[in-house]
Amino acid sequence: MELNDIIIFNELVNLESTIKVANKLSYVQSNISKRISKLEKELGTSLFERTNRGMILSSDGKRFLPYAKQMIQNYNDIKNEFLLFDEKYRIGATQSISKNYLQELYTDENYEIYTRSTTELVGLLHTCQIDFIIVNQEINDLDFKLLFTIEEKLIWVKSNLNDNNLKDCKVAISRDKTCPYRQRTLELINREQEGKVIEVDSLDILIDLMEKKNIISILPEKLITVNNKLTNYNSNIKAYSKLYIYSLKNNDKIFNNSILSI
Amino acid sequence: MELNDIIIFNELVNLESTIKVANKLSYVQSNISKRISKLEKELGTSLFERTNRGMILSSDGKRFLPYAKQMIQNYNDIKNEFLLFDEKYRIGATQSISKNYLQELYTDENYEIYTRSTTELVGLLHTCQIDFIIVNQEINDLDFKLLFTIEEKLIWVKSNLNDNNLKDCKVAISRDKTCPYRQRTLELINREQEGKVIEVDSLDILIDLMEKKNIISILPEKLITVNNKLTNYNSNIKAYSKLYIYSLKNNDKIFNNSILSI
DNA sequence: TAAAAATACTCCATAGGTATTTTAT
DNA sequence: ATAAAATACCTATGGAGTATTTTTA
Repeated sequence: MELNDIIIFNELVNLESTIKVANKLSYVQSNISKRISKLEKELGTSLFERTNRGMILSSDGKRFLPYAKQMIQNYNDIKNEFLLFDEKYRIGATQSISKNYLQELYTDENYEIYTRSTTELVGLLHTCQIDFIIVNQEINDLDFKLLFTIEEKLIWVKSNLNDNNLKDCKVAISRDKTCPYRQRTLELINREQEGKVIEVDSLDILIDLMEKKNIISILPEKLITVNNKLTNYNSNIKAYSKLYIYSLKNNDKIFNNSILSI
Repeated sequence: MELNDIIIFNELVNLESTIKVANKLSYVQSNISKRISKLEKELGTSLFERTNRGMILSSDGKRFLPYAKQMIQNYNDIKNEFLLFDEKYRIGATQSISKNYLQELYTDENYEIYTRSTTELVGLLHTCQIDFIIVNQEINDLDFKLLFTIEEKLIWVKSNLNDNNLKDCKVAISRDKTCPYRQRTLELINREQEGKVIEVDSLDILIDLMEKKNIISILPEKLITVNNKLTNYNSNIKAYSKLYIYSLKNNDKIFNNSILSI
């Protein structure tokens, strides 16, 4: 009997899908299938019932589960006692969140950062290809669990490389209509500015634009601390946005919010 | 981290010798050495101190031990819950004891029976090549632990294939001067019989002799129940011998005396 | 120096991969 | 018909072996 197979068993109990377990633990589907078969053979009984919707724990599986939990608990205790951090945290986030809060984690070997659109992030979390997503909007998905939220203050941002007179500047927003910064911006700008709105496809393009053209934008205040080419423009505004941190419902990893550069 | 390595670790804690662990768990010495090195590498620390007398648990090893014990306990619980009997009991005994008490175990795949001289049995137990020995004499060895003793009644035995008049028969004894049946026999027979003593080298030879010649012998009563060619000869005598069941001191297997055909 | 552990090497079982088939609703 | 698990087949890592060297009291 192998500890690894017990870990696979435990994941399969939660995820009820070999492909999800495979994604989560970085194996292929057929391998999970084989490992579970091996474990069942060793125990001389069937641990799951197979359906075309996945694998669900059998009665014998339920008998085995507490032992598996105990084994894994003990293994985690060992990892804790001897300070072993083998498992990577795979965090997905949108462009602006990656830039603002996850920069430090790129060089930390315990983390993998996936920067994608919200739709793509939801897909990745669903198939267990990542462990957590941090997005700008609430997501109603029965498989997801909202861990916590963070409020971020929004400000008018300009490039400090831009010496132009910004009086009659234009306002850049994301082309993505679900982008909360875009929404806040549109709420805040007055009628006469509306004709001056420019839609862009990525944060990097937006920042580039602000350097070179007569352009400003409403973005999280945090951005000007991580990017020293940017600065607060004009007076403060009362605008906020919210970050939502989700995991799968049955996720057992702990998301310690101290890892975020808030 | 592998469960098997933790089992090896646990054995090494007790036996403090890679060669003994190898014998006990049916590996070779170099393999034990490598598995422990792997475990130490995984934990990022040294678990044993190496000497020319063996390997002794280090302070970090002592930190790891309770987790290992817990893991093994849990594994044993699983084996119990799912009725898995993977580990063989290796029992060593002298010729007469094998014949009298261990016959049933030869065909039980959970047991391996080693029939050897007492001296050889002591050697095998010392090097962990067997788990238990059952002998006819007390053994004073600091590494051994006396589990329990069994008293056996001795009787005069003859072959029931032998129709001869046994009045002036000869008496057969083992040539081994430490054999307790020999000793009891010599104590019991009277002077005039002393000249009629025949020494033999094995129990089988003795039984053969009793069939074909005018010969009797003092042996455990149990023998006539397992060998239907033998029978009680003459009146009862008040003679007893004792069986001694030993394991290594740090042995953790349980010897259930119900396995013996007492 | 002697007894034990560690190392160098070889072999092969099997974990893990790709591609495909089978199964269950 | 479709989504998922199982299987066939392949590759390669590393577990387990033999023989030898190194280490330690």
